[in-house]
Amino acid sequence: MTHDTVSLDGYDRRLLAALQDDGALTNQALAEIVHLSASQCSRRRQRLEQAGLIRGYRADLDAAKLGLTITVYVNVMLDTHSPENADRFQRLVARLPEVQEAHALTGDMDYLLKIVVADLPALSELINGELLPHPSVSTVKSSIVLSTLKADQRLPIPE
Amino acid sequence: MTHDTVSLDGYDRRLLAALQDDGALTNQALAEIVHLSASQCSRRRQRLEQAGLIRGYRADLDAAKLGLTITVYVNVMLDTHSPENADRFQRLVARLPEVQEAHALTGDMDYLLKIVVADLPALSELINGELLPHPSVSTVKSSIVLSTLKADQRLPIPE
DNA sequence: AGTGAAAAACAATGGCG
DNA sequence: CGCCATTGTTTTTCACT
Repeated sequence: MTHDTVSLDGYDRRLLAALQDDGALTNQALAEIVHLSASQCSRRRQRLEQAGLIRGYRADLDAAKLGLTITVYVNVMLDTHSPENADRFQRLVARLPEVQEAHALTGDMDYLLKIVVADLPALSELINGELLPHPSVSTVKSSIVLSTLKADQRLPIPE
Repeated sequence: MTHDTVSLDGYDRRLLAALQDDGALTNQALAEIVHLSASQCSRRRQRLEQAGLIRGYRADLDAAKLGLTITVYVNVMLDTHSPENADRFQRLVARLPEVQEAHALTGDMDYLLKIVVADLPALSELINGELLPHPSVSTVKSSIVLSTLKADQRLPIPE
């Protein structure tokens, strides 16, 4: 097994960029975009999928139309930094569907959570009903998203 | 035009959840998951797409295999809070492919950026070469992601 | 509301230049 | 790597309930 980077040529990079924009592109549509034949797109795409470079395809849903109007970043400090505590906290965030992302960060705050909820009561219920009472958690500090300038989760394709 | 929420039944919600997990599911595979016929899945899927609830489909790429090893959250304070400054800052983040997300937040820090780069030199170049010299920017404070507990960008499907 | 079956579009191979 | 043909899937439409 290799967890190294894979070597990509210009076609691969344009394929990845195009599929990151629209994962439902047919191989024929891809062929026109990257200027390759459809059969070559099919082969290269399979290679990129099997190499794990393409992890999968996801539907991109509209949070607002689902009634999810509030996005919040929550900074969390743990009570103690023991491995058991970190483990309990990990299980907590894994259990909560409102938590989209959870990262451990450098700096003063231990963890940063990205949370999406329907409204402020739901946020209050999540913070005061789930996060704060949890034995692993010491303090939380939340910052509500007022507006979003950019939201494309697109990765920059190197080189 | 309506930017209201759309009414969804249980089938729709299970369809959305399944497609958020795997956007490449065929209507036949969907049919088995949600216990509906393939033709109904196709028809409902089209409705959800046209209603804008499904904004599109994206390939989910592996950042590490692309050589993108560093994820950073950068807090930015603007120089002044004038509309022109906010506008210049918006154009800056739109121009930088390393910036995956940019949000204006409540609290002391004005903006939070999520940034993905290949390595620390690339991060330094981005912060010291692009963000800090920009006339709209006053101060930046970056927190590097040490580990990620949860990364599924999945939205919780309400109800 | 839903189903099932036919027609049209597409994906995936293999062979050849 | 392009092109073409083949085969098997998948989507989509239509008749029907």
